[in-house]
Amino acid sequence: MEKKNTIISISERTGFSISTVSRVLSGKAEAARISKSTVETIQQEARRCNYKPSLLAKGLRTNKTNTIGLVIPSIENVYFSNLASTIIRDARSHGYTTVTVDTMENEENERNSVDSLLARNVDGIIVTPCGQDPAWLEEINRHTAPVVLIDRYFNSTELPYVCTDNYQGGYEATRYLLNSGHERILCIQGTPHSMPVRERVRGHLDALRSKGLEDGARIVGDSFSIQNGYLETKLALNAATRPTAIFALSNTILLGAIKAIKESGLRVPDDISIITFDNNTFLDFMDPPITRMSQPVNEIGTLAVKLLIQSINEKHPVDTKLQLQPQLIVCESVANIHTMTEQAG
Amino acid sequence: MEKKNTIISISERTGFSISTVSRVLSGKAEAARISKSTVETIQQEARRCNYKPSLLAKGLRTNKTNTIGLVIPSIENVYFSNLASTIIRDARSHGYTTVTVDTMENEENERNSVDSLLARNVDGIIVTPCGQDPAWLEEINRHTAPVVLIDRYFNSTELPYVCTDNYQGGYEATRYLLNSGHERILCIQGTPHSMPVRERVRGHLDALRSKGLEDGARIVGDSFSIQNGYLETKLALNAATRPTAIFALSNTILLGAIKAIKESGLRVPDDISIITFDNNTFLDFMDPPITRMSQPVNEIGTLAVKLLIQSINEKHPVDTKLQLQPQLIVCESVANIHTMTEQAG
DNA sequence: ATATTTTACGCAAACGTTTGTGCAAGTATA
DNA sequence: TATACTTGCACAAACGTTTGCGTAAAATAT
Repeated sequence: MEKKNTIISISERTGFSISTVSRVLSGKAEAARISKSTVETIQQEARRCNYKPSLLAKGLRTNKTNTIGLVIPSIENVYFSNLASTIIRDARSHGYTTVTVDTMENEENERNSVDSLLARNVDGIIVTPCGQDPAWLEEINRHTAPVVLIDRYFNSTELPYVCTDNYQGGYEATRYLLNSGHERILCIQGTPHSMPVRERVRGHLDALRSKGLEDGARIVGDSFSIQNGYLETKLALNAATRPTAIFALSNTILLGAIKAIKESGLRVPDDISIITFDNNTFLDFMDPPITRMSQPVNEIGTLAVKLLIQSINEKHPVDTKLQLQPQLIVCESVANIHTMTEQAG
Repeated sequence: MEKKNTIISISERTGFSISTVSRVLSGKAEAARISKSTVETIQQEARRCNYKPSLLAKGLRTNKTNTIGLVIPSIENVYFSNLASTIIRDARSHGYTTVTVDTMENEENERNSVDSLLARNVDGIIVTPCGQDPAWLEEINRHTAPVVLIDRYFNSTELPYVCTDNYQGGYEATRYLLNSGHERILCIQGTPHSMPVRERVRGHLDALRSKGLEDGARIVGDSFSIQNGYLETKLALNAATRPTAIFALSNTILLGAIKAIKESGLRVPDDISIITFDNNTFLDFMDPPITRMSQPVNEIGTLAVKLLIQSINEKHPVDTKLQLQPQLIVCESVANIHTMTEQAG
């Protein structure tokens, strides 16, 4: 039988009215001209009984919950768990609690999750959409609660987002391979319709084009899975002319590719080079360490939180769209094959 | 200017009272003998205006939020993010939403986080405690909301928990090394006071003892970090008699150890064997793939959720304590060194 | 001494639900 | 035809806050 600790019970025990207690404990004593001694009495009692305001009641009354929703497709994917980690921490440092939901890449789950978050009166939502239709999210952003997209975004949308400059990433990674002398490059992609994949591929193609090699482009694959990386690599290695380099568009794809390469008895980078997207600690400990385009995961999370909170405070949607530059981390998985091709520049 | 959709507005639009609308929309129509036609009218209007009940109001009134709190030390640690992933999904499948907080291994954060969760009226809490004092959590478990511990637990506590049988894990991993002929084993531990570490070390020592080798025990290290694994391995490799095998008590420690081994030009497992705790996909893709004691992460998460929800439903604490068996996954990082020592056991 | 301002607080409505109780009208029973 | 159920719904309190407004008493001004 724990005793209730509410402003009501404090009001009864101190003899002051509920409103006075409320004003004191919510820091409005000054503005409401509550006397020093009253403030002291009430605060003392609050400390004594370890009063903690009900955030439900507060949220109901003020329509502000200091909570944000985080909607991501798969938390067990380390890329997203890293994102979640910085978002949760950053939000907390701004005084916000985070409710995380995992949609498992399912559009219906996504809608339900967002509905559920809104039913909880979250102040705003950060989402990596798995669908392709921005309309309903835009609707929410306009009328209900600010929405900020991360990682994935839509073609033409009014929704603010922050993500990696995937085009640039695709371009630079490919340029690096080209400059190392590779011309037969296999690019293994993830889910083809998603914006990051499309942009990376676009960058890849433009890089090839810059060397006049666009006709040799080989884009394969269809999902961000180890399986996909494995199968596509397996196929490619058994083909008549095998690629001299592989561009894996994610770490999962990379792992699958590595497996296939090992099975065929080839060595990285001597027999085949490989470069990947995303950054993970373990890439440094592979044999050899893997060269990669690193996404600025922490910055993405931090900026998304900043943007969302700004939007919450300004009480109207912002339309900032941020593309952060990825960074090439050079390790030892790409060989410089000094083929005597023209160094066109 | 979005219109409000509450049972009140629906009540006004349909002409029925608030209580009738409430009963219909919360599925109590039958019990309250609301007529078929009334039910139909109200449900139609609810669908039309896309009514979603306010979970704040509902929670305030019923003191039930269908929310659980998840308190973990570090979400960017893949072990915990995997755990979080299954917990979030499982809770969801039981109709619960999860609020995740990251304590960054800080006791004060932990207390604040739990307070914040309680202020939100979560129905229960799953926590990996980073402190060493169970008292305040027990207090909460008794009087406020059910608490279930995962991964870490306390010496003698009434709090229910579910975790790996770390003793068994330490014992079996060590037995495997011993049976492969290793006698000079370096055991690199994480934060020494935590229960998992203590249990793993205890198992390790008992295994050594079973072969009469307890005097040769070498337990070093002090944190679950790459750095720690690296430094301790570095030291050990430069010592007069270097170990023939390393038992890394986590994946981070493993990675550090691998780095040090590589730097010294040694090869795994020819020159030195290594075994680790925890399971991660990437361990299969290292060179060589790493032999390990795998914790049943998904089972831990699933059972923790089950236990918590059971406790919530029964409205009183349970005291189930579960230790799940880890599983040895044999890869290629441990050499069988056929030393001519006595095959005593 | 009266009028005015200031100080310090209380009243009550509102946020959106749930739920115990009450009560008319309709139907069955005697 | 009076009596007793049953049906179908409405009233209003309660959950724990916040906040606009009102107002006695004290302080200051006239």
